[in-house]
Amino acid sequence: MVRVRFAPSPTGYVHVGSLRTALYCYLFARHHGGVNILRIEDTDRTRYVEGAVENLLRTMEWAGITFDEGPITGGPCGPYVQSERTELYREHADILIASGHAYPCFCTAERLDSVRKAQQAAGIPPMYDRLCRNLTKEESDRRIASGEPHVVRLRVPIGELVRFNDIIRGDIEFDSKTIDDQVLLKSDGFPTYHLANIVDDHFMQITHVLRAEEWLSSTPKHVLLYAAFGWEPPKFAHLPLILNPDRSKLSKRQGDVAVEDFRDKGYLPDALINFVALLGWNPSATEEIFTIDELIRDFDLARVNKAGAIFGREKLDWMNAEYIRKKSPKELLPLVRPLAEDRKYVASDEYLLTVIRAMQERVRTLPDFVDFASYFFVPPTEYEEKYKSKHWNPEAKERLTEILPRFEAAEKWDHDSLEAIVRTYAEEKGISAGKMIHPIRLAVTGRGMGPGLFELLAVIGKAESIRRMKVALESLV
RNA sequence: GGCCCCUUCGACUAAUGGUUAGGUCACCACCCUUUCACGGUGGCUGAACGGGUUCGAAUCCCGUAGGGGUCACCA
Repeated sequence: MVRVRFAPSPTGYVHVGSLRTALYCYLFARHHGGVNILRIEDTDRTRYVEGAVENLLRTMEWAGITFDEGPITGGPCGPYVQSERTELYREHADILIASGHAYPCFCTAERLDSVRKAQQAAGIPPMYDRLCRNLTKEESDRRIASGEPHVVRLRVPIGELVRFNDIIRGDIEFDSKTIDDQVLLKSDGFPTYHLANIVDDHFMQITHVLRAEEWLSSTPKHVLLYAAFGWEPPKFAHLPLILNPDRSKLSKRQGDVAVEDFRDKGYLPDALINFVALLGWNPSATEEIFTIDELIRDFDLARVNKAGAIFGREKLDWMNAEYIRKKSPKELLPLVRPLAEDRKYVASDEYLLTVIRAMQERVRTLPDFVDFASYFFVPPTEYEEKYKSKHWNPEAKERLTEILPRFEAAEKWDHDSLEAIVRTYAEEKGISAGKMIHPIRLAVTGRGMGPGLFELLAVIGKAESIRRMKVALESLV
């Protein structure tokens, strides 16, 4: 039975890299009919952010990623929050000390710091100098009893090759002399990631560890820990990183990285999921659009790439537009309504639906519905210069003035009637319909982009359309 | 710097020793067209470099170069 876990630390927002890790865990678990577990890794009290867990839960729900075991769902291996499992970690640190695989260390942060600085100055790799590694049991017991602050460190074996297999990268080996005596238990009694992670993965019976490549270099420590406990390690799969355009690890500094940012900017969850799924993996098909069920059906860790992938916004935008087009106007309505309200646009559901239908093929993100189409709600406040200079001239004004009475006299204000009025007039004058259409569009919308003119006039309505034409005739030079 | 990982169009990627190196995004052109889109057609651009192995290498091996990750009482 496949059991995987997504184990974020609640430090604020959800990074898109985390989203992809969570997605791959979900896909992998569902593909194999396994169990997807959510575990909160909140062992760093200094980085704890209020509300981060709630935000994480909300974001996962938005993305459609579900868990079978976790802090909300519960399950047989709980609790699923590390800060509620500290006793377990302390016990296991003791087990390691007793078996000689770990030792108490009394070095102060200041000493560690100066050792590190000296090593760096000498050009040698900064590592703990193992001062406390060979303290006698009597001495360390005495110092612990006297209440001296200490941590527990892993006693890394000397002169060993640590090997493990990664599903994505194959066999990897590290010389143990390059591995630091990692702190396992901090002086505040909380475990570090390395201890808590191994203990939890073991007791939660995790079969596959899916995590980002940045963890690859600490994996030998984990392998050593499994061996020290006498436990069977899970299978590892280190996922390629998601990159900035300059190929460094995707970071906040270079743009949006939070899933919440994308949600707030009007990206649909299906689109983001589809896009992110294809960053580092693809099912070898020529199509690009996949439903979540198709992703589950085709997902295969063996097909995950080794190299990092740049998070390219252009393709995301395209994909989001694809998903918007696939939705029905009714589905879009509740997503667009709040955006219209933010801008103080007053509109009935029916009217909004009409605008959505008119704009659906022209937008890339949700806010585009209202921002590209503001003229459906309020008169233009400015006129696009490029469009104006091309289509607004004395001749155009004269013709618009001339056709205005025909609009005013119109009994029906629908697409076909409006088209008839304009085309008939153009024909009489022996000019192309475009000569009329563009100035009218400019007068009514102010922009050279949007739905067909007759459709647009019909939506805006007779009185308002005519009013805007008059305003343009009076004020636009 | 030590250690580890990686390297196919600008971007995401396909191909598991034999293909004119394929697809998608972006870009360009044309068609459709009242604008913008949508849609359609076509186009542009790619194997980091050097050695091997092989009848044959993007694919296997070795070097080199470049990029990245990691070296915390953070995860």
